[in-house]
Amino acid sequence: MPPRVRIAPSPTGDPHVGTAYVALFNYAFARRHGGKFVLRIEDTDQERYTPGSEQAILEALRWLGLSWDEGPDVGGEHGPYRQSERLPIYREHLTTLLDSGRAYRCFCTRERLDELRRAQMAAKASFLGYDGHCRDLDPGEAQQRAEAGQPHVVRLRVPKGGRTVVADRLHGDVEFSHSEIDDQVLLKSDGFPTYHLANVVDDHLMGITHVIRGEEWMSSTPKHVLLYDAFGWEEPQWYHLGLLRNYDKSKLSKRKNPVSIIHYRELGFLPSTLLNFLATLGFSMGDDRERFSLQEMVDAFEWSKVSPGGPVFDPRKLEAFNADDIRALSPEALYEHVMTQVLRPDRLRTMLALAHERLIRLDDFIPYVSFFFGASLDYTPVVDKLHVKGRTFKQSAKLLHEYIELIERDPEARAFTPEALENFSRSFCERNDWKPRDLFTLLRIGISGRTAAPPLFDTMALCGKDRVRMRLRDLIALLKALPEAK
RNA sequence: GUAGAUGUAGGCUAGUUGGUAAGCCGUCGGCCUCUCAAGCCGGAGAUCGCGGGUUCGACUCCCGUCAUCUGCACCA
Repeated sequence: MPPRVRIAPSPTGDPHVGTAYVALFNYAFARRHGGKFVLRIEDTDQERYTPGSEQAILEALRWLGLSWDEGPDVGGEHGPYRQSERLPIYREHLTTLLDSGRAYRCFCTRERLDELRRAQMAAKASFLGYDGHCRDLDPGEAQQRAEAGQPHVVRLRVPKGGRTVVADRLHGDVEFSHSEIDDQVLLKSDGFPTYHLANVVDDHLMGITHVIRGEEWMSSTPKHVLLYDAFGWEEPQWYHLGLLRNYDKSKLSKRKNPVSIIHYRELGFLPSTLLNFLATLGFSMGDDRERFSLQEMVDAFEWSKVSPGGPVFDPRKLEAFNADDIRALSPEALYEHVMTQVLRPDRLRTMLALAHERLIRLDDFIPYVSFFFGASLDYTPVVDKLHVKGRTFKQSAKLLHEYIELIERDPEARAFTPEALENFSRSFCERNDWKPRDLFTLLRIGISGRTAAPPLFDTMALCGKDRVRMRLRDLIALLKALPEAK
């Protein structure tokens, strides 16, 4: 039976290189064995849902050339492929679990749960998790309370004793004692399923035979195994890939690295190169070859060629690969790539609009917008403009640091539109008792390398979130290194 | 804290019947060249996390230990 695998991203932000990484291995495995590659959108989190994100993820994966056989955009026999459109399916399956007693309703309030957690932390308990308060409620009574509209969740009833083994094909058998597994919430009080329920139900219904995902899921896999068992379903084969890391070995994060696929596209990495580079992180041909095409990877793909460790994502090697591949491009192909990836008409138009009033000659245009391109900037010409009256460089650095951290936590601002950025920035100044002018000057210099530039927030939006983050990080490092004026 | 995973040069990897480590990126130097890039040549860099054990011999097998990472949400 040909395998069926899937990639299941959540539309909660920009398309992540980690998603591409996992997608690549799924893709290679499926294609190698003539199987199917499914794309499913896991949008069960109402809070973190980000409009436009789904579209961006599909676009990014398509740009990379990782095509899927079934998905929300291409359809398929196992749809819908968006979890928010499958709610009745989860409810129906939950009923089965409730009826068989493998799940139970829990009426505990947030407050009780928070307090429980606090108590467990204070007591330095070895196990942090639900205490089973509602575990033995009479099912009939619980149902009545539920029908009466009392808010509740549904939890998985994890067996008291014993253990569950996860037969991971990359790591070998991994055992988990049931005493360490929490009675996981399966249905949230808002009526949406959690990842665990939706994921298992969908994987089964969609005929997924091999679950290839990031190592971050390893610890919750026993819950999933238990769920398959509760439903009486055959579990898929598990493969947990090592996580992509920052240079300090922590999980790859935007705090330390640009992680958006869009960023790599805009900076002009070739899609095939990015894929090739990602492949070398964990996969090897078995010989000295490390430059290979997607098709070559597919043809050679075997799990014995995949290493389980979490590789450091080293942008310098990516750049070396990319430079090599650009050199190998025909003049025609080079032109095409520059025009479609870098000088995109829509982006150019926005740039032109920002430059319009400031142009003296038409060809001022290019030097004027030059900072919209490229990665890091040279700040030496403006280094003496970095001092903010009454603030030390250190204070400025700290403020900028908080600024980029907080932007991400603001549901509006993280969409990176000019309006949202302005609102956020102004209120940020107010909260920190900084003059907008002072912060905005630092931002302008950091982002453009100049003291005079187009309107700041339009500039930021057009530069792109990752480029802005990257440059502000550079600026922060510079500020910290500057000797304080007496 | 606890569970699990991972551990070959600064980074990514190769090394699958046990015979003291190979390639790429980076780094350093040289050649070439109007300059830079590219290209070519060369160097440094690993007691294979550490400690035991098995063995004539271990990166490869066994035990222990340490470090790092990830999870421990009504987020995925």
